[in-house]
Amino acid sequence: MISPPSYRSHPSPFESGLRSDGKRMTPQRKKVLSLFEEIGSGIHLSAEEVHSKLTISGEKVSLATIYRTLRLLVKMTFLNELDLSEGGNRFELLSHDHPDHHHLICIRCGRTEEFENNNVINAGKEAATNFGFKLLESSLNVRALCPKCSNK
Amino acid sequence: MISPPSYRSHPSPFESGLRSDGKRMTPQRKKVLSLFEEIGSGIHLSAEEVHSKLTISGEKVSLATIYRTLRLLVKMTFLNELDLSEGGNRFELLSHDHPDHHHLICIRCGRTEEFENNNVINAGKEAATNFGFKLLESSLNVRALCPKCSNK
DNA sequence: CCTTTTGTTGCGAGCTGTTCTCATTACGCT
DNA sequence: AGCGTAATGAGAACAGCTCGCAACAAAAGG
Repeated sequence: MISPPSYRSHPSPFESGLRSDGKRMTPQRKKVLSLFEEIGSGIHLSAEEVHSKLTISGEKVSLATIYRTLRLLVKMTFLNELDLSEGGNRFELLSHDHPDHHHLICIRCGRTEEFENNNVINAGKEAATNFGFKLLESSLNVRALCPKCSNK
Repeated sequence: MISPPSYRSHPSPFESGLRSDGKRMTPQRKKVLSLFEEIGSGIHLSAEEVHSKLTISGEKVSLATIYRTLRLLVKMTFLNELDLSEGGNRFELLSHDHPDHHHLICIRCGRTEEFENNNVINAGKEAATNFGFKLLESSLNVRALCPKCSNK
């Protein structure tokens, strides 16, 4: 009987997170997370966009599985879910360097920029405290017109 | 033939706003706006809730008309639209005393509290300026657990 | 190894919130 | 009062998302 290599192959944080919860790593899950990692943080994809990007690059993962995986990844804090509304929720890689960033959205073309601001975070904390709520997450959405769209 | 009273009845701001745009005042529109005025500002209703409240009080306005009217009232800045997600958008009377308030939402039971904070408004302005965007509106949504829901 | 257990997938049906279509109604101007 | 046109109601259509279930596949156990 062949023994395993003397070094343990390190499972990714994703995989070990799954394992510790009785869940399994699957090719589909790997593909979805990889996609987000490849495109980097700060880019927001809808479930539909994830689906078509995977389909285009030859991988086929059903839409239902994508929805399930996105929810899972959000729960595991690998992804962040944005409710920018207008055509479905969007997801982005949650970068732990910039945990609490906010969004500036052009309502006409959809261009989205991110920014951070401690005052906003504190405002959320303060409001939660005042009402006896336990804060989970706060997100500031600034609806605006980008330079291109505002002069036409 | 009976002539109208000698004084001109003053059209409401709503009515004159409509008129000036070639639009018409209708009983349905009046009912929807009245409902919001009766319940006061700071209460958020979904389209469905508006529909059932009207239905219960004997008025019948079709759901399609309610959606159309809500959109219209938002455009005319009588109502404010909130994207709190989870079961549809909600609408509230836009009080001009508290133009830029934000929301603290219990994600479990839906209880919603409002607060104001100038730092948030400024953060939005600042971000828009930095990216050359023209600010329209900013809304901070704080997702949290209310006291009741957080201890169970 | 082969079997059992159990988590996962894919597909299509179903659901919810919202918009659209279109025939009919009715507001408001003269 | 009559006319032009905006607005309504009813239901179909739609988008985004979830669900149920049979087939599948990865661990676990004999």
